[in-house]
Amino acid sequence: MCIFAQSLTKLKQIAYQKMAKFLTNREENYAQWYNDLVLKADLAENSAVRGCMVIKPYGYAIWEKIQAELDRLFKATGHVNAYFPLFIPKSFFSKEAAHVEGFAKECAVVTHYRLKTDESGKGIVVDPSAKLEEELIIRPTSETIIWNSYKNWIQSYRDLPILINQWANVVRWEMRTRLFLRTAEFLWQEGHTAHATREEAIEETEKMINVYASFAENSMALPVIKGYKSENERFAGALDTFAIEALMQDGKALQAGTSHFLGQNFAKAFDVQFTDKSGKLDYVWATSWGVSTRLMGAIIMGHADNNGLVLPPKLAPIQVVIIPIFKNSEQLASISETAIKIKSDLEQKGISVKYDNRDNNTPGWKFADYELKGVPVRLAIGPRDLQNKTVEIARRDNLSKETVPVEKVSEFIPKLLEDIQANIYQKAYNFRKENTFHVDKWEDFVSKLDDQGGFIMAHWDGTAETEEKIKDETKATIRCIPFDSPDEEGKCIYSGKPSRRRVLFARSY
RNA sequence: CGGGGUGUAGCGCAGCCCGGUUAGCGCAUCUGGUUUGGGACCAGAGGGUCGCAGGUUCGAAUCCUGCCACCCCGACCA
Repeated sequence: MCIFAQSLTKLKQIAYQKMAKFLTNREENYAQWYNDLVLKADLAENSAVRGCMVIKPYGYAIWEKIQAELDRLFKATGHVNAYFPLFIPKSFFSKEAAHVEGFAKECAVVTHYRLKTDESGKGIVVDPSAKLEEELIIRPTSETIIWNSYKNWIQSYRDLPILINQWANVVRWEMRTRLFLRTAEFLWQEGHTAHATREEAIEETEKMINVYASFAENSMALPVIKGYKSENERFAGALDTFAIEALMQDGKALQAGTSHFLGQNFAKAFDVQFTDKSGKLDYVWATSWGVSTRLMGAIIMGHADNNGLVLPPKLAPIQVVIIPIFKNSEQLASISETAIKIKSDLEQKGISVKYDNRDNNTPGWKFADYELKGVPVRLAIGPRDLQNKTVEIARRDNLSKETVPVEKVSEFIPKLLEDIQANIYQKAYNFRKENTFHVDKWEDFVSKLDDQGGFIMAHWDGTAETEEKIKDETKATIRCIPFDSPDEEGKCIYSGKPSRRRVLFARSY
């Protein structure tokens, strides 16, 4: 139950609107709003290197929370961490045909290993005599370098399964980049597992897409749709790709995580065979799965508003901020007494609290700033509160405020954080529900996409040609074929040919 | 790779079309004072190779040529 019954007065609304001038209005220019928000919430900025971002401490703190929780989930499902090289010999890439095809166009390549001062003595140039025998690719993903190692690790069924995850950076030389959503270098985790049987590998692939989905829903408070990728959208070198797809507030889809069943493709490419229980030689079965710093983009675009970020409490580096309101140092001292007590009470319950007693900004400035940064709960304590033994508690998700007795705070906050977590999930869920459409006519399909976007459930004849044509004409792609999409006779939205189930279409990031 | 844009103080920008004293504004910074319950105010101060290289001109941030970098919009992608 939400106890924040009071609604905003008109005056307060005007005050909020005034504050919004610090951000581009979301309705006016979504892309600009997103960009502004990333910069102004101090999450990241563009760097001197084209397409590469600097992740600033506050943004990185959110990533660390994401990492910590995912790492816990991976370990709970039997995985261990390891680390493989950043560089991949070029020849490794040519071993798996589809894989090269998929990544060749976006690889950064190391060709030399030394610099020297140029003839003028002022600048520095690549030393032509230091050319590498074989060029090194900066990993866009690590299947090849990892399977090359697995070859040495696997001889018998007793060596399986191998369940390894790696936290790393990868480079994909994208044409166009956007902070967090697509950068030339990004941080991610990539799981690479090896199994004795096809069934076990498929089970692993499913297990990990489920881990991602529950992370998205429980921690990020974002509902996702799990499904199969169509052949066109499949990972280069995979037999099957499972994905989770989330709907952003502008009606575009964001692929938030993928899990690939690689079959025996990489084992064959790197000649990784094992002796099974019956003494027969066979190739090893593989999976790989990953999520990236793109999840930061999903959190931003999934929840944020015109006042700034709205962080799910479970991933907020600061869950509660305490702001003192004071006129002089005596007042601050007595407020601090209460504030520090509350802070330590909350910290004992595992809640992260920041007491911002800096006197170089006014309370109003701090209110706006922590709102911009998406801190879920704000406590304000002023002389008035001190007198009444109360604090003012404001929640970021719906901007409502409540005055609560000091002695109730430490039992009130944990419930409030849960409430906020649940509320922003529900909000995102409702948004998705309102923006998911079953469409049967081509003209409706086109106009829906143009008018408001969203998820479109429509019939598809199952061919790559149709998918390609739909993409050409509308920029919409099949995001996934949902696992839970029921059997239903229908006709392809484009070709009119028979279809057995609906698939999920959307324009995407 | 195609289209558009930008480059001027630490940051954000104006000035450029139509060349002319000392290149301006906001934020930030420093000093002093008043403030602090929703991005405070007043007064003063400091801070500039105008992206780089040429050219035109008595004179260039401004006009011309070339180069570089970044951003935005498309084709490609987590």
